[in-house]
Amino acid sequence: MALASQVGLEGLSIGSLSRRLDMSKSGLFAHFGSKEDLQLQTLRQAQGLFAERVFAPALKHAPGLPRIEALFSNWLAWIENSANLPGGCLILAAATEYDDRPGALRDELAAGQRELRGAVAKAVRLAVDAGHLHAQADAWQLTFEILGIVLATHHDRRLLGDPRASERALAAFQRLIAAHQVSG
Amino acid sequence: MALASQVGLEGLSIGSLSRRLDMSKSGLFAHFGSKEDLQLQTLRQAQGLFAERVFAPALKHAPGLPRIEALFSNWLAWIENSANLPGGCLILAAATEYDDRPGALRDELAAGQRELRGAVAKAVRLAVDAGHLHAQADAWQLTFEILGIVLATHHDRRLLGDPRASERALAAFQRLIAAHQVSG
DNA sequence: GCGATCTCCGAACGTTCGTACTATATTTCG
DNA sequence: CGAAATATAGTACGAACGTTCGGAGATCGC
Repeated sequence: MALASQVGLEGLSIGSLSRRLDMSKSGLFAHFGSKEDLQLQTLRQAQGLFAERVFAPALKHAPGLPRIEALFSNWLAWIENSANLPGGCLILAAATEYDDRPGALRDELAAGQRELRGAVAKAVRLAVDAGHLHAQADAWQLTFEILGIVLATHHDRRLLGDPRASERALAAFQRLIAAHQVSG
Repeated sequence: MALASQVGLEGLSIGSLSRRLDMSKSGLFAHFGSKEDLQLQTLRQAQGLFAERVFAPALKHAPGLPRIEALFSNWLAWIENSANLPGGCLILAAATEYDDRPGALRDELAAGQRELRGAVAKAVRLAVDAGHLHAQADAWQLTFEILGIVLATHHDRRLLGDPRASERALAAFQRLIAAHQVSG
């Protein structure tokens, strides 16, 4: 995952990975029947880690605004966390890398993204049910805009190294929530 | 540009490009002294095309809201335009590809993005000066959020094939503008 | 008209790629 | 304990990679 986050899932080669692990190429290769399987398992690992670090902790918060805020906060932390993955979010990188290359990787990625969006939208609906957000709040629209904030943060943080990215992300998120908040 | 948009700037190989152009590898190579130069010129070409298609037409509109709206509309059209570049926006793809790989490509990319952001922020400031937006409107914050909408659209459109992406983008943009609009 | 410049080519280079075989240690299990 | 499964290594392959070189044909400027 660390290597793939730097060079991309496509750039992840068995030779360089084996060198990094002090293994022979064939020894490493034996664990995966093919390069595609290595890529697939790497991607699944990243998606699993995302669920564990971002989603699972948010579920411990009360449904409604608290949970959404925790989710967003964890997500931002995940984006900023370059200690864990030196090359930034592997999933985001793979998304632009494979958005037009049909195959198992794209399918896995799209499925994960659809699941993620569904989960965020569900959290938004729960906030509506809890009376925290207006009944007219469009869960998919809010999900779309939250994703946009995350993507912009990733962009500004990693490519431009803008330290204010998180601050802007938080401001955007709060404005977004306030616009749909009951008695806001 | 077409090939690079599909396989990425790093995946753009001289061999495959020469085959696509019905040229010899060495014949094509002679035009660029190195692969990096080919990548650099491809990126510059894309950035130039972006300026020509997205920015230049917007400048024909009156400063203020009309110009910002034109800018956003052109940008969305650029994102959706898969006829021109079959693999989606080359610049966005390169941004995630090179956000952690130092070198001439990253520098060129970052410079272009900084220039882009500056131009968007300037358009926002002109809207404030024209009295279309509140004086407290933070140009950089608005630029950040507009970029987020564009990125989310690209994501949803290309990876998930969501046909409602543009519609959501427009709604997000209008809500963003309305929130900062005078007498809105 | 003729040298200089430009465009393109074919062949070859060393390297890396993904993958296939075979063989040897190590671990697991009945 | 012995057999079966697992983990790793070694070697080899054909292909593609970026790059270099020498040369053929066209084009242009004096």
